[in-house]
Amino acid sequence: MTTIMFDVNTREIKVEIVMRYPAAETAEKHERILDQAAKLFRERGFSGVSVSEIMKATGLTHGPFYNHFPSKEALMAESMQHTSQKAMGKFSMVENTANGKADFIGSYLSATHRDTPGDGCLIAALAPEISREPAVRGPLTCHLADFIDKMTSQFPWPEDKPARQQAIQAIAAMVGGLVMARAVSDEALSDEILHDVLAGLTEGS
Amino acid sequence: MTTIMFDVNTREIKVEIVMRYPAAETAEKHERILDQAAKLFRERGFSGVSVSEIMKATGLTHGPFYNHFPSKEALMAESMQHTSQKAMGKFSMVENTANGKADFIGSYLSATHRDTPGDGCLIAALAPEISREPAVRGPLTCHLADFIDKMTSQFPWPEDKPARQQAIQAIAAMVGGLVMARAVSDEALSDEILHDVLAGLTEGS
DNA sequence: CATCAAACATGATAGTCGTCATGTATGCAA
DNA sequence: TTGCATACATGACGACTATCATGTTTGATG
Repeated sequence: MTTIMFDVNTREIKVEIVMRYPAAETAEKHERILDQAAKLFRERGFSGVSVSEIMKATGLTHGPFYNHFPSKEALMAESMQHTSQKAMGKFSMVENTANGKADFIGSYLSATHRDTPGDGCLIAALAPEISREPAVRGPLTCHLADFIDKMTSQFPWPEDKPARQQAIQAIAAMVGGLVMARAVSDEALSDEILHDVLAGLTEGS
Repeated sequence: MTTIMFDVNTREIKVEIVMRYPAAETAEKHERILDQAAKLFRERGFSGVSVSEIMKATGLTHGPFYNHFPSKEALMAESMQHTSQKAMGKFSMVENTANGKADFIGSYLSATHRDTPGDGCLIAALAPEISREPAVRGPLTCHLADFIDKMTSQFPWPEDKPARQQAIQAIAAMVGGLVMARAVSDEALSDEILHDVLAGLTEGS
């Protein structure tokens, strides 16, 4: 088995196998694997997706997987980090206004986000499984830390309480609301959850 | 494969195999399986626990499992419902006061609850996996509906907004806070999440 | 053009897991 | 006490999966 180290300072995943001579095309395939993995993992969970399935979705057979990653665990960690960076990049384009905040939270707590987990929040889709996967907890921790920082600084918050605390409270409600709305089989209840949580988070604006 | 039907009205799980002649000892073993399964599922997820492991934890071998349940899927559904009923029973003993409410939310968002998922909230431990398991969504939906009802009626809420809406908002924040506190590998951040979410939910009292 | 490490495909291996088959033991019914 | 359905243990089967082995292709380098 391969041990995966995640350095919290440099935020690099250290593994044994290194990609030497990364030609452009190879790097692109590497990223396609990361993207497909992130999508499938969020749709079906880490254990619900096999390595060959990911490779097939990338247009390859299962063989060359180990030319790109030392193990499935390493892919889980790297795809986590890769997707986190992409998500944080998009975050910077949200405008720093009360409207921007309401728009962002509104789209997080939307039926669309609920119904397309493969393209959505990493935390809501995978958090419990991540709790049990040591290799992925590091990247998730950095992702959530970044998310909290962005939410704190990117949006206006009432000044009677610390902004960071309010951001954490908002994220908790968002994640919990989305997770519950997805788990429930009664569509009316699911919609009610999304609506009520959103109302609670945007009432001031 | 076996199809499992969950009747939302009667809240009964209908399966092919019926336990005839349920002697007292057999019924007790049946319940022991349900309890061990619920504990292990919450600790490691549905797919992280094998049937034989559950039977071993119950003190049996894997053989007689299919004398008790038609499939692993059916066990998942039945253990879900069984644990939900036990949890709701305990809920009735919480006192209907502001203190009772703060105590309940405080124990939900405690380090103890975070560190012992096997004995804790079904939703926080299993929700994303449940979203992908049709057989378990029914029981989970009833569980959450009951939880919302109890939270709405059992505790005092400010009267400027609908009690049910406030209860849903509180549950979302509780579930999200617990899920994130468990996923994060930085203990200080984990504690901060628990503390901040709790502060947001009990500030009025 | 020749070379060589890499990425590729096919195939194999070992382990796990859900489920079933078979035989034995046990406790209620007559 | 006898008979029979049920719960039990052991063991087997088939499917799936992560990982590795082997041979082939390919593309950059000299």
